Amino acid sequence: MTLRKPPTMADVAKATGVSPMTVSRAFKQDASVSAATREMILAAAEGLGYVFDATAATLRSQKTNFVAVTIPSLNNANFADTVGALSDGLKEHGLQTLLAYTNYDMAEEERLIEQLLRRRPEAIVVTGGKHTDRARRLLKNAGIPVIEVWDLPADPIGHVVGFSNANAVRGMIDHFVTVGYRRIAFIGGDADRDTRGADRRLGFVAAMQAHGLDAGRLIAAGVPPISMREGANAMAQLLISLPDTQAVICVSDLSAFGALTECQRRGVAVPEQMAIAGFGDYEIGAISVPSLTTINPFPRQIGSQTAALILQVLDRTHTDPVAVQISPALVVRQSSR
Amino acid sequence: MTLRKPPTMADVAKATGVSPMTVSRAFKQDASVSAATREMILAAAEGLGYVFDATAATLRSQKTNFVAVTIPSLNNANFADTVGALSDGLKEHGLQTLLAYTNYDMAEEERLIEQLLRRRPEAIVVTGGKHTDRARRLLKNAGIPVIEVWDLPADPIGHVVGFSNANAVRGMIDHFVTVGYRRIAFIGGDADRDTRGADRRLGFVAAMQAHGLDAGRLIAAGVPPISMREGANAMAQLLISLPDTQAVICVSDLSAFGALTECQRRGVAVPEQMAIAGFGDYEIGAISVPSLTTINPFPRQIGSQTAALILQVLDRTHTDPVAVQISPALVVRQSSR
DNA sequence: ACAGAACATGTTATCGATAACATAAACGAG
DNA sequence: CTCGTTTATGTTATCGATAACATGTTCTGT
Repeated sequence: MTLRKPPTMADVAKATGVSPMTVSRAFKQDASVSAATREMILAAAEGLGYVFDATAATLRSQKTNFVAVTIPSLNNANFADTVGALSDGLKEHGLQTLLAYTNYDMAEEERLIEQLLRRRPEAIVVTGGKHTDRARRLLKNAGIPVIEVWDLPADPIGHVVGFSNANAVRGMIDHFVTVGYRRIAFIGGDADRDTRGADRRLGFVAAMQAHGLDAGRLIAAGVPPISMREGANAMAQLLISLPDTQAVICVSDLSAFGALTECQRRGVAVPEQMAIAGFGDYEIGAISVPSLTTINPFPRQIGSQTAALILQVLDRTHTDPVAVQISPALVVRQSSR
Repeated sequence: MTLRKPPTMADVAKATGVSPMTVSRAFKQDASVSAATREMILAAAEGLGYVFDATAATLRSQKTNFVAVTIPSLNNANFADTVGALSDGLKEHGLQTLLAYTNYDMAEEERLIEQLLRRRPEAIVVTGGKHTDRARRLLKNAGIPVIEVWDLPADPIGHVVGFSNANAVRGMIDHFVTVGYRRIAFIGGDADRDTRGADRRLGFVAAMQAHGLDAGRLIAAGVPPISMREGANAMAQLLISLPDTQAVICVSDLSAFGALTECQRRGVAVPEQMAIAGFGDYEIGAISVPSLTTINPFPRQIGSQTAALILQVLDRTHTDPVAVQISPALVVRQSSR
């Protein structure tokens, strides 16, 4: 292993007999260098083992060409889809995506946002509309486009690409009531850590009250985001404490699947004795037996719309805050009427 | 929205009547500044809306304090666990994790590795032991610790934290043969894109041959990584083309669950008529009815061991390449004897 | 009370690329 | 054939923080 310093553009310039500036141009897409010169320079660079230094380029040009994104959790198909579509959309225009996850923790989110802003992203995307005061302030003052996704915050920081989680659940309740269910329960987390989950619960309560039905069948299943196992435990609890329940709406497809398995273990027929619905339209809900009624919030659409919005805003000197509304779709499957 | 330039350390220095160097020290953990001065400086910085510029600091100090990580996919509980444990372990020592995903594509991996190296990480962690020639060269010449995880490559680039996917499957076959299964099939992807999946298939073939059994019951289910749906389709195909099969090993718990649902739809009893096993010990395998026999490769352990290794190597305790071997555990559940 | 260590702060030069400006050579229109 | 324009390349100064070194100030032990 050699200990000499890694080569710089100056070394490549010396090796090829041109100026460092020409080397710099050879590494750009559009810059005006003759094809022969560029080829020679790139070959020499590869030979020397030169690797472009993005840090120096960023400092001088004041362009980082990346967008920061925070999501609550890595292991979530919905957020993965959003990030996938987002980064695909940005990649086409030379923007990289820098991803960080908060573990559903607002204090951690604040820390991450500060760390990310220190690297001067061109824009920042945060999941959800609830943040610490300091995080809000940091985002407001960052002087870059801020996009909150997966929610419709009452007081947005900047742009928004999302939907009302409460309204989506309301639509499901409306359907359930229409087909005849009356005694409907909700399984969710026991804290507001997962703000979208909390919003879904609020939507449940509001919709039940609007229909004049008992909105008190709420099972708190653990610290959000609740797992399949916690969904199963919650269903066990529900079957004991409120055995006349006809239908249950779970905060996610994962907990809904857990709840379904508990019914299977106890010989409770789904949907005949107990209807079950989830949220998110994860693959498991489409393939489980029975398949799960759910809500599709179109996560990839959130990502691609966010990418499009970022590109638009960065192209203009100034744009008023935009709110792009996504319309989730109710997907009725075998686990309910 | 103001259009004036964002404040720099020099502005904070002017505002507080100290030198920029003192401001710089106030932002470091250990640097020698009096508590009163630091407090005053940080308060002034917050008031001015100053945000530390990591780019300039990195260029001057030649320390980036981050570790780059590539994984095949975001939406995978196993990799999420590894990255979670890894970044937790690094965070304690002031190292950030920069995550990128390859979509199981070696060309994309090469592109990403180059992009990541341009930012000069302190170390780089790549999932798997197979890379393009150029990617290998870039990693070898990077002059930083390189750690390949989730595999035991024959010709490692640097350090390794992983296990033999082939051997893990072999252990499962040995168990299946011991309990009496003879006609065993394998469901996996139809290409070597997912190199760990391909390795599992090789382990299946080798183990079956070692037992003198038919190693030809291979169902190619689609482009890796195969989904639950593709697992279900593969099971349908298997039940038609090789109906006397007694047991099937799937490349992952997700495809195994898909296969299980297909049996349920067709009234095939699991495990009585068909035993099923997966790989990865995902939550779904523990909670499904019946629960799934699988292999736990201890993803969090891979992450924490990798973090520990990186910290050791950066401390110069180690210099020679190290190979840390993880021992996956067979988990026998209801879907098999 | 005084030398020398420990602490707190300042000064200067620098990390590596590139924006902005300058210039030489090739080209094209009349 | 000349002048204006395009194309290819060079020169200089700079992005914002900090390493390395220097200096002043407060302890600490004897």
